[in-house]
Amino acid sequence: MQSQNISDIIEKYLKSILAESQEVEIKRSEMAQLFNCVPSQINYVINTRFNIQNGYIVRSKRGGGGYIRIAKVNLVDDCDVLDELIGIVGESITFKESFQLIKSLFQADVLTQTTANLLLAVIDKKTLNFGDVELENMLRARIMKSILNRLKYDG
Amino acid sequence: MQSQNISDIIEKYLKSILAESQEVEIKRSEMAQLFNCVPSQINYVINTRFNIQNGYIVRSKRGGGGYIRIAKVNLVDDCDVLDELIGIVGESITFKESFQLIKSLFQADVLTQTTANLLLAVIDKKTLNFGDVELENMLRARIMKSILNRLKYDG
DNA sequence: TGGAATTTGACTAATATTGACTATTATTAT
DNA sequence: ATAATAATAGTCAATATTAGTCAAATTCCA
Repeated sequence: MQSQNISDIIEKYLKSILAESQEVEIKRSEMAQLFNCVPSQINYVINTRFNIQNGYIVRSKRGGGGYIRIAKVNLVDDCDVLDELIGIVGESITFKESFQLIKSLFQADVLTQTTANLLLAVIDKKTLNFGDVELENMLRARIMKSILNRLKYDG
Repeated sequence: MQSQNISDIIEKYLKSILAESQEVEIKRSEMAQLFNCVPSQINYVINTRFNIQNGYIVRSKRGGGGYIRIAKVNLVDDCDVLDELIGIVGESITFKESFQLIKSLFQADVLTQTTANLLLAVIDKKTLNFGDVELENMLRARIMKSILNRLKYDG
């Protein structure tokens, strides 16, 4: 058998529930008690095993009635193409390059005209200009990568 | 799914009524009694879930025969509301407020589901986080205003 | 044996609940 | 009319209830 560390056990437990349903909702502290670990270990498991690369999205709320919800998502077919584009964006990208990228996504029918135009407004030089071009391009890269990551799944 | 805090339950109750009609009128104290909470919790629910960002306006009156009225506003053809929203964004806006705003725009059919989701990814805390919350909120405000302005002159 | 993965806990952040105090409006008494 | 009183709703800050972050310590393994 494989290693029996607590993180793996928690992962299996959550995935066994997710095998039956699309989504699972937990309370972090209850979970920690159930598996006799500190609450932050639940975060560790979620961060290392239930990220978007693995096909999961996580939403949570603090305060009274707080929760953590993990949901399976359907990754689109061109997932690896998007990953490639994310690599190309890197840590910094100009408006011109981003413009080309968004235009390509529109031409590939990944984005509608309206959506593409809105995104262009978002990454426009005027929107992101702070008198520091490097900061601007860095910020634009993060925005572009968020967009590409979001395009990996629908719903 | 089963977030069991009172605020969520009150919110759902009010929205179930608003699903049928354009407006709902309540008495704060009756409401509090119905849900077995203190009266000020009604204000909490209204302030956090029925503000203008969420697409609602609230009017109230104190004294005998007092009331609280919650009404849905029409974002599509109410230009004043759009301008008010731009004003609310101002120079700084949190993710939560922006989230509510984008959700409202979606519910008003100003944005498609896909576009709304992409914009939410853009203004996400992780996307705009540079270790400085004020900078983050400032960036988000500029992005939100770009979006709203684009929508204003767009069809 | 050295780096990666895991475990732990102190500190932080977000959200909800509560109640004392305040403000406004309506009604009643003088 | 005016003043007193009753009947509402609003504000704000303290407290409670969650989840998140980060890095040090520990364990695992190639």
